[in-house]
Amino acid sequence: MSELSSKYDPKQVEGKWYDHWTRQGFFHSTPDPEKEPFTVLIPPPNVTGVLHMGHMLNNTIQDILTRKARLEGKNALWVPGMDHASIATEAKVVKRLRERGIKKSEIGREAFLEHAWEWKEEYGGVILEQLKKLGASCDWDRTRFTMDEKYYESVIDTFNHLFDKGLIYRGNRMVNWDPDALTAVSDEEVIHTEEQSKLYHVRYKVSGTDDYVTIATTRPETILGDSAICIHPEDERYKHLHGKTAIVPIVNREIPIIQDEYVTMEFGTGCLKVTPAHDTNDYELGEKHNLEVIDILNPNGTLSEAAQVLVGEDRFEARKNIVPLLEEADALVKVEGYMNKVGRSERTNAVIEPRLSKQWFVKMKPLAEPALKAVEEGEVKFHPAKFNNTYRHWMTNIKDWCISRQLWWGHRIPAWYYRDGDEHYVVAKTAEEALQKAQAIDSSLTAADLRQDEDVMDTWFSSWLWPISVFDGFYDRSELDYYFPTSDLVTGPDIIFFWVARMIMASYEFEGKKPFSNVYFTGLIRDKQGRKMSKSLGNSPDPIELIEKYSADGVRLGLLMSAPAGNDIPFDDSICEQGRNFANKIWNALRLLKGWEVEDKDQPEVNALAVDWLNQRISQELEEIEGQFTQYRLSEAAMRLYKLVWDEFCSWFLEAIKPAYGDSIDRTTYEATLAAFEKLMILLHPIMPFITEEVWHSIRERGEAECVIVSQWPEVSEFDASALEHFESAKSIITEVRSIRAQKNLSPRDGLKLVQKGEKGGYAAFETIISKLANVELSYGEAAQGPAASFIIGTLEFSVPLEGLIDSDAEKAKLEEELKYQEGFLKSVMKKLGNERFVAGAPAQVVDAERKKQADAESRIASIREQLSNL
RNA sequence: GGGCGCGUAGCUCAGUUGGUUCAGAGCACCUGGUUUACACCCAGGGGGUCAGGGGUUCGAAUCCCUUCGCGCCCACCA
Repeated sequence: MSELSSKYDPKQVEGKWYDHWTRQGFFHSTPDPEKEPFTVLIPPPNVTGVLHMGHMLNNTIQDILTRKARLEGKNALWVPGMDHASIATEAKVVKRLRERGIKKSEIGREAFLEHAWEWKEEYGGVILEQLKKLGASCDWDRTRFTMDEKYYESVIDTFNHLFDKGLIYRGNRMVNWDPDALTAVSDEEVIHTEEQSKLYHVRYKVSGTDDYVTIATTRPETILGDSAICIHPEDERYKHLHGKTAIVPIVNREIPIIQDEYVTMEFGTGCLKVTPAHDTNDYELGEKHNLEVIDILNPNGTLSEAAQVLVGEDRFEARKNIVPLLEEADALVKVEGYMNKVGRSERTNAVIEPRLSKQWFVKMKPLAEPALKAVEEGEVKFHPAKFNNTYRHWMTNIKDWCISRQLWWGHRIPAWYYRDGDEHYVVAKTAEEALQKAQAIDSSLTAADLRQDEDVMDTWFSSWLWPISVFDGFYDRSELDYYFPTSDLVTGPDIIFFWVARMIMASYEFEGKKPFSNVYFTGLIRDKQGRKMSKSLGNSPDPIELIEKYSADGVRLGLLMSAPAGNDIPFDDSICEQGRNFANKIWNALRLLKGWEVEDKDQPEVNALAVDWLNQRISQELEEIEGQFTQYRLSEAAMRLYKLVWDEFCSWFLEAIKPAYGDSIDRTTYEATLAAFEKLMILLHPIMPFITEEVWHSIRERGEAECVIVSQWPEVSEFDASALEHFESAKSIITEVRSIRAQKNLSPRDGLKLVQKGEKGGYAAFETIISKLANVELSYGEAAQGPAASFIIGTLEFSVPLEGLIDSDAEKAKLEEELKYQEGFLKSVMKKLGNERFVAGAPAQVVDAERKKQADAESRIASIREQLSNL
């Protein structure tokens, strides 16, 4: 008997093989013109991040794709790395400094960056270490960081390139301002949600009359910055106001009453207050009507001197505190509850303030064109394809990208100002180049006259170069030419605009090619109740604990089996149980095989049949699995493999060839079984890398480098589908007999007779297997006389004579029920065939099928009747 | 407000161009089981008006219309 434990213990196994693979350099790839490359780039996790379930799913899928390609003999490369995550990291560093009593503004840029790098060294890469526990077969020698020296350089060069091309410009525009982080953010970084707020109705006195005009606003504090009242030119109610002016309450400023079709007459009072400094639409109105811009807010969201009152108060405080002032001025008409959309910063959750400021922008239209075409024409394929719509919509309505951030952690904008103010600047790669450029304009300038822009770029302005810059492709083409375009990208649909779309744009702009051929969008992982997993809810399991509990293989299979592409998955720890149980099942199959005594002797027919069937069955299934893989239906592929191993290999095949107690197995069958088991381990390896490697090495003695990870993915070989069908019939027969045994409480050890009426069916090739697994003695010809339990498989009638065990009333009832069903079925078939339009209209094939159904049903009805008469 | 997607067994989902006995799978559930690999197991079993309604068709889970419910994305209506 073997010394293998009855329970599979993944703990040491997983660590052991991961170290082994790493030592053998199996994950490492270098360009090899002889081999086809297969490249996956990790979506670089934030340096600030810790591993969550989303990463687990994501990276499991990447690993599966990479491992499968490796097995297929491709030069597989999975590049890992990290994103500097400008705003998120800076926020964390600022917070840590604050806890130590240090203010960012006091220590200055250089010292702050030192702290940030320190932070990065300390916490950065935690995720990457955790991914090793999951089995990720990344080429760790290539781990990249978006602020590595070369990478940094490529970002700066890219900025210069786009600037020179006229695609980057500096402009004074309304941007999304985050008053907490004190920086502009892009449109994509603003999350709009419905929130309960209030609608304040405020009246303004019309100058020189006793009339009032009432407006509705959700932001009464901005009244202090009003520069006009706007009405619809066609609005009959307000025609008398044309050309008049109104008085802003509290501050008593006189402002014009303007007319613009922008106003919706039906909304509120039909009157709009215009605050060009604090609302995007109002800003546009202001431009059009030449209105004064009164910015009443400081960058941190407090009221500025320009507000005149409530100066220094936070905007939300001011919103409350302005109410009594309005009441005092007899200007507040009413306040009502109101649901409206509020934009919050993705990172800080602060309410975004539209703010006029000078920022750097990228012109997107020219970049979007080829990128849209690439997806429309299938150069880049999305899985599932439904994301094409989302993508198209965004790309056709794309707006310019605000890329400057008032932060320090990131790639600093390579613009240098000379002279006072910020109107005069040059863009260059380095300070030296900038000086040259500046001197070309004004030869009297010296290095001391130049000041570099303080801002850094949006994180995504570096990550959109990921497919090129991880290979240092801007400076050395040797790797890029081989690995680029990459093969598959696996990511969440939440960053389709942030990242996926922009990578496509960058790749066409800089390389004239797509960055990748396929994008697999995973679903979002939710908890049992369907809520998003988040730190604040505390509903996300710790992935590392999960791995410790269920094994990496178990977690991988569990995640995969419940995660069809693009669908959200409600996650429950217990789905990993299935994976763990499956690993244990494989383990026990190994134990069974290792426990057999092998002998050189003739191969019994049962075994020969079973081996032949198994091999064909694997081939048949492999063909299906390949199809699922090419369609990126990994859940389906995993499910098929699961059933292939558990049901076909373990439950049917191993039971069929299992020697009787005390008996040995013939060597031919044994060797074939090991070979098939090995094949299954290869097929399963991408999904469950650890146990397959362990089993692979337990099946036979192998050298250090002879690992399943670098073995060969099998080819689909010929199989006889009709023979496989016959085997399925044999299985049904066995199941029926077992069912009879269960009903009659008969021991599987007591042999039974099984009689098939008429000529032998095609299944009979597997007679010996049926005899063994159902423990029956088969005979053919006349149906058994006397009491018997019966069943029908296809059109064949079977009976098991059971003297003294048959309750003929029950049997009769069962048969009558069956008869009723068959007759009903026949009737519906006859109705169809009796319909001339069906016979004329349907394809011949379909009509023939109906005729066959008719014949089959008739023969079944006849035999049921005969059985009934026998009773 | 616009766009997209979804609704099939208790749960999670398959179901390809409408057509084989098509209503499926896994899990869960129920019954039985100390068979010498495995109770993380074995054998057997029950379970769905394919969200509702209407239409097209010889034929609809599948195509069209509509109602209800859910989700996501986009959008400047104060």
